[in-house]
Amino acid sequence: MAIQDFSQSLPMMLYRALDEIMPKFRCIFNEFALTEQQWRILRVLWEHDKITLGRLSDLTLIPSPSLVGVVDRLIKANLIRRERSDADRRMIFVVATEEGRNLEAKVMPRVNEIYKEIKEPFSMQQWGQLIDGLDQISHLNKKR
Amino acid sequence: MAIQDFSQSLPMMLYRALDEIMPKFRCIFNEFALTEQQWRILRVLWEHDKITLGRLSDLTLIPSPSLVGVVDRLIKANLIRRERSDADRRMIFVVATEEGRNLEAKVMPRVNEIYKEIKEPFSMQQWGQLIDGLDQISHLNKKR
DNA sequence: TATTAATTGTTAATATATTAACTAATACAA
DNA sequence: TTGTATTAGTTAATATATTAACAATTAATA
Repeated sequence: MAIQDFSQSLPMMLYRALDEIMPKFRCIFNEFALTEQQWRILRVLWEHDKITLGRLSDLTLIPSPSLVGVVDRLIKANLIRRERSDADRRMIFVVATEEGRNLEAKVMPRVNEIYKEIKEPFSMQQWGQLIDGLDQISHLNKKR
Repeated sequence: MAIQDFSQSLPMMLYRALDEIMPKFRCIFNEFALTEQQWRILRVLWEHDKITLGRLSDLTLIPSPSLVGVVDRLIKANLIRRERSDADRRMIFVVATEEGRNLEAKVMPRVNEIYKEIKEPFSMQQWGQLIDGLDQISHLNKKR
């Protein structure tokens, strides 16, 4: 018997954890008129000033078909822009506008605050074990 | 500094874990013409033969507005049915049809197989720590 | 070099998530 | 008992996910 109680299954535990923490963050995103996915893209662009759509999809975990629309709306909001590559005209780079870059200083402190609250009740060891476990799950097919 | 690397943040670790394991399950669901949400509902109905929409929403983590449509489609597929409560006519019960109940014996073995594969590389202690950590996350606001 | 294969994005169709507003039924208090 | 608040579901509008198919470009190969 692999799964006894549905509620205690790994997928539901993962979903429930997200259900617990994400609304706290979304609350902040909404204050800045950002959706969670829009925020993910900006968050990545604050670490990479130029990135292809494919890699952006990998890093944000937003599937490419969804990415098209999310990027469109971020462009309409004047927070990012597209730039077709000259080297390989299939590739499209995404870059944050100045307005997009400026958001970092406003949003990140608020987000870090919540993050700290979530992490606070955990011992350093507990947290490490949790992250390690999750990391192992997300590399199941890659290792060996 | 609460978050350094976006990719190593708890939310992204959770999403990545789900991104790794859920496609394996969805693959099975699709063989039975079920979506993941439809499966969640059936999965709960196999443990509760009669349940209100509200409780179903809590157990499946499907938000009530989404639940309406998912239930509609399961009814159309003849796998469940609605039953308005006589005691409190606001409440609606959901019940699996015979066809819906019969699916359990077909789907669960396949799902358990995958679940076992995922769990296999973990030591019992590792797995316990992971589940405990997730449980603690999903009870952040409830305790104390 | 002409073909074929692979890569990068996009579009389309359907299902679900998010947020707010809304209806119907019940509980509750003046 | 009337008016009000609460609860259970639903509807609506917009955004995103899933899957498949497709266009454009580049790479690979005969």
